[in-house]
Amino acid sequence: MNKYQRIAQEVKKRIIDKTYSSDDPIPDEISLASEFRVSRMTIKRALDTLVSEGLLNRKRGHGTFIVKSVYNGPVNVVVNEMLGLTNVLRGKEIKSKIIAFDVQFPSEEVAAHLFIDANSPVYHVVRLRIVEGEPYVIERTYMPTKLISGITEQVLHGSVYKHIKEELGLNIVSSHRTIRASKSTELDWEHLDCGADDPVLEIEQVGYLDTGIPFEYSFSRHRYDKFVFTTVNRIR
Amino acid sequence: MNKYQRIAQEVKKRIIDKTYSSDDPIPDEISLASEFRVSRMTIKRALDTLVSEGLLNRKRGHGTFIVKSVYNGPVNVVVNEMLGLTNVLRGKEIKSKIIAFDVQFPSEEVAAHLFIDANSPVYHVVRLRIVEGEPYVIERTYMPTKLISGITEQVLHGSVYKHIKEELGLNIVSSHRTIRASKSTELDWEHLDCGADDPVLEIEQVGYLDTGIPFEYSFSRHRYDKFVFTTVNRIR
DNA sequence: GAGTGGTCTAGACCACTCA
DNA sequence: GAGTGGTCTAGACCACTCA
Repeated sequence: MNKYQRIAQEVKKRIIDKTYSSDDPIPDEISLASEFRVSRMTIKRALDTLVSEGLLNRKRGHGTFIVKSVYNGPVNVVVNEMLGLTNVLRGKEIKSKIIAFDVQFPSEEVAAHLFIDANSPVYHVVRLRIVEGEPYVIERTYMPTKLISGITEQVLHGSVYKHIKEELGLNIVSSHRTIRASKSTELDWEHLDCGADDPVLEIEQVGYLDTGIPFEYSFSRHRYDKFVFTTVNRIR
Repeated sequence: MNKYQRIAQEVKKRIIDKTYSSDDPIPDEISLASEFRVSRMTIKRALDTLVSEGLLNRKRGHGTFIVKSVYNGPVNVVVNEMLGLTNVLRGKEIKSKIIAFDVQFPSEEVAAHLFIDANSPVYHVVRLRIVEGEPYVIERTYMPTKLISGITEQVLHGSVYKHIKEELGLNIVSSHRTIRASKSTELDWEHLDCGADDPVLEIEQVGYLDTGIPFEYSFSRHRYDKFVFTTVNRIR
């Protein structure tokens, strides 16, 4: 662990256990640099991470303050790591039901999002994800077979991301998402066990490897009463 | 504008007009530092902003690469600045219809989110926002009267955020949002001009000042066919 | 004027990748 | 071994806030 990570962790601890009062600013950067025996830039970097997590905010010429709402219940979890349901719901029992699994030529839309041509086959997977016995999400995923090889029913019953990372040795670095509300369809009624007038929360996603190449294009349709999405936005 | 902002802008321009090929890495940090006559740390900072916008990704020991999908249509706009509809839709004609405007004692829920007690009055505002003549969003907003003073019908017909910044001299720094799909209600049918089985995309938001104090608690209900929300997520 | 955070420098050493 | 980005230093000067 780097210095700035260790310092961020320590300062976070002091915020949570109220070593630092939320009425006064936390110690200034020069004092912290001297306490931790690092340069001021390193302190700055450590505090940057806490600011982006929504725990601190800074005011030039004034000081660095604890965001009041930190004490107002549990700290809001930023959903930056939300790639793969298996990771989000760690500790809960997740089962998958495979509704469709085949290989096909991509539609124009899929080809464009995966940055491949119309002749490159893709896996087409539709999975129902069941959390603690309750239907939760229907995921429709397209992945180029050339890039993501070795997908089997067994892999689909576990975590596809784990397969990509551990078996294929590829690094997933980012995803672009579009979130929308959508009317439910027959497929939703059947598998998500929802009413005809229940909406679903749909997330369209393109996932990228560290090479910059997209490896998946997916649509996840969530039960509207079981899923919300939260973000923290900082104004620049 | 700072050096790192100018450099980020220039590099972005070169990515978009294809001065830099997406097949090779862009010039290394030391070359860029020498070209722009700045230190390497400043180049790093400039590139950091483009990485977080999803245009570049870096690979230690290898180089800095253009994310392929940058050419795949218009650049994805990151919705970090999306505080206030007036800002998001700059250039479009936005009208507001005031559906409700009163002062009340907060419910338990509102008081908790605004971090005030049950005896502190709040403004309660329901506005329909009309974009280019089409109903778009219904916003229900609660703001403490003590903190956000001087709200009038005239202010509500314009931008509340502008009033907060320019008239009250307060700095808005962040917001916490929860996004969900929701069934439409009678109020939606009437004002958003939507069908009984149309869903809406609801965003629940707490907005914060730079003091860390929440200044608004709001629910925005968007027509599902007129609004999507996009994010770029980096895996840590 | 004293104290704060924001930007920037010119270097150092390191970890990783590729040939 | 050569080249890349990651971390870190010890300073400098500046903009802003408050008294």
